[in-house]
Amino acid sequence: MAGKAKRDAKPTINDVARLSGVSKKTVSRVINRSPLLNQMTREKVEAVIADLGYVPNPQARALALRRNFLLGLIHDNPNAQMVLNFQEGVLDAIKDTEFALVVRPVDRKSPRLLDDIRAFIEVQRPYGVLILPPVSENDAIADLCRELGCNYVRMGSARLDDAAHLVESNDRQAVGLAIDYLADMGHRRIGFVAGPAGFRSASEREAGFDEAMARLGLDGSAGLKSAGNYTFESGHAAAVRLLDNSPRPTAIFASNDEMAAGVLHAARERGITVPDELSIVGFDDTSIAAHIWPPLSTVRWPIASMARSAALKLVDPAAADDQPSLFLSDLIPRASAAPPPA
Amino acid sequence: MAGKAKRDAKPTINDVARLSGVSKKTVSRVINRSPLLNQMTREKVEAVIADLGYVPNPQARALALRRNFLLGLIHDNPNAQMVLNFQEGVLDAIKDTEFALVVRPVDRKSPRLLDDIRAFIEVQRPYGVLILPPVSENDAIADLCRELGCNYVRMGSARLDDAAHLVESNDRQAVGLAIDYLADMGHRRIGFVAGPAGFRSASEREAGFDEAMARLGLDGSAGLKSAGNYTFESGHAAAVRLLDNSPRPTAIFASNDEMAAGVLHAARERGITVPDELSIVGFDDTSIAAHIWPPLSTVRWPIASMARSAALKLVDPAAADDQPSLFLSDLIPRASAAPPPA
DNA sequence: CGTCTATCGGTAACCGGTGTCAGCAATTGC
DNA sequence: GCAATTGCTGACACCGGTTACCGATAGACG
Repeated sequence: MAGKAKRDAKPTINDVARLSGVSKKTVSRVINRSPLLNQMTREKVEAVIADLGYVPNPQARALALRRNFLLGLIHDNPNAQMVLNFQEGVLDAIKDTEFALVVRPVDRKSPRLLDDIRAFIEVQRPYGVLILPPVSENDAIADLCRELGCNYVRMGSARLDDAAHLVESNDRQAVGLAIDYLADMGHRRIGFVAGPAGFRSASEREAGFDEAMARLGLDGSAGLKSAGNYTFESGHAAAVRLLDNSPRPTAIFASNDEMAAGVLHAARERGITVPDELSIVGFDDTSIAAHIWPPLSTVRWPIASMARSAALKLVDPAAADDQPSLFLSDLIPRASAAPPPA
Repeated sequence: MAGKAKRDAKPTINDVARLSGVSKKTVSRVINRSPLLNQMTREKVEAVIADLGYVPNPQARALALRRNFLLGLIHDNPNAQMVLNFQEGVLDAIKDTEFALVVRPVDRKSPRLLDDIRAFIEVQRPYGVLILPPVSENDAIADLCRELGCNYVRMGSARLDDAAHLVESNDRQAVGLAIDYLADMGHRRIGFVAGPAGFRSASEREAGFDEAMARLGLDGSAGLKSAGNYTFESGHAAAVRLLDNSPRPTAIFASNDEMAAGVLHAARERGITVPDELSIVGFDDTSIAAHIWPPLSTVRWPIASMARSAALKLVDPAAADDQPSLFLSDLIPRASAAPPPA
């Protein structure tokens, strides 16, 4: 408010120094919370900063410090809900810092994938990048990050990297929850709709199914499995194959919610009522799950928590050891599963 | 490959200048495609750049140019699919530029909303921000951007600002499409589920309904309207009220897909079959629409195209005049609507 | 009273680019 | 033939911070 040297341009560190009667060096010390600073000086400078509304120029800071405060988020849009949940978790972690989140969708199947990511890292020079599945499963990208000297954390459904560069969900355990849930209701013939080959999450979920069925002494043979690729249509097609078996399964576990919705459509087309004649369980707890009819029982993994942990590993590497790397999932029971018909 | 002064650090403009025997200013001219440059010099420098793998430091550039190449995306997560579609459109527009997209979710109802946005703009100093509905409807945010000297474009469902700062969808026209679609099938008693008060999109969609019903000479009175707030549950509750009317409507238009899904659930609970006894039309064409049963007829608005146009208005203001500000929507007919029962 | 420590300032260089302006050669005009 | 213009290039300061180094001051302490 005190009209003093009121240029229209944003105030710089020099203005603060001049008005508070100290050197810019001291102002810099205030900004960076240097410990050896007289309390009165600090308060005086802070008062001027507040009065001027001074905010340090991030570009100048980044240049001098030889590092910036950008976090990159590399993803292949596996699912909008998941990407946004992840963004939310990261933003929560960096809320009170000067970090910002830069999003960078890529095409996993593009031949230029590595070039695209290289260009992104070289041009923007983020302090670190977070990589979402399924692109995170590509080891070449991690190698690239190391080559470029860029910090990174991968998100995965299996042990992809060391703990400092990974947040991991235990999909085997999670599928086990779903199968136990169905078995506890009395189901013995449980079908499985797999995800696409080449996805770590898909193979982990299938392994979880195999392990659970073996543990429960149930038949998990090939006749009860059908391939999908995480799309609605593939879930529909897979369900058609499973339901044509005789006797058909009394329950179907689909490796994600979209395929589970496809299974539901297939059942409805055949006049099979859900859950009375067929139970369905999905995976991911996307927004579809609660909005289809009947509401879908599914597995929810703590994406936002994982994102928060991943971001903290980058932002505050010192505290990285305190950040968990392995996260467990929960079963969300809804109305799409019930005991099998007598 | 030519091992020359091979420090581990990234090459700078000085390295390029030294190795190509020109001044750094000339290298700068090459980078910025200055027209008055000898072709041979240009090629010589470009060869060195390619050999060294030199990429200009964005922070240094930003500092010298007194502007950076960050675009901020401010949103309140109205819907994950929509936000991601918007991101996709923006990214497409800035694909071959040095711009990057920084996401910044905010809480529309927080008392600190303006402070949060102010802090974001002051700390990150983005070149411009894109504001998604419903936060975009807050005029104070636009004022704030002007005060801070930050470029901005708002996305809205009505005329919120001048064309240079707005991409607009015509929700009235869009709702008209949906009502025409139902009326053409023979529906006369058409119910309407409104969005929450205070949302411009909600009032525009309601106005579209009123205009269409009046134009068609149908009864659009209050008894056929029910309030919702864009959530699944509110759509369910609104449908319950509408379906308790006698005679009940033969079709219901819901102001978004989530509420339409709620309407569908309500109908199913009451044993009303869709679309035989009740037609339902939604709005937005989110992923829910295609994945529920029956697949939902809905209105799709071109989010990605709008995003692309919005981004171009910021990135290339010179070409802004060529960028459309008003976008029209399409009706996506699916299986949730059919002629009314005889 | 001398020394030590804490706290600050001054000066300078630097981070890696860009703007300004002057200089030089080659070309053009008359 | 000489001045004026054009095309191309480099020297230098500068953007807004940071660090390094040294020096100055003041109060505390022995």
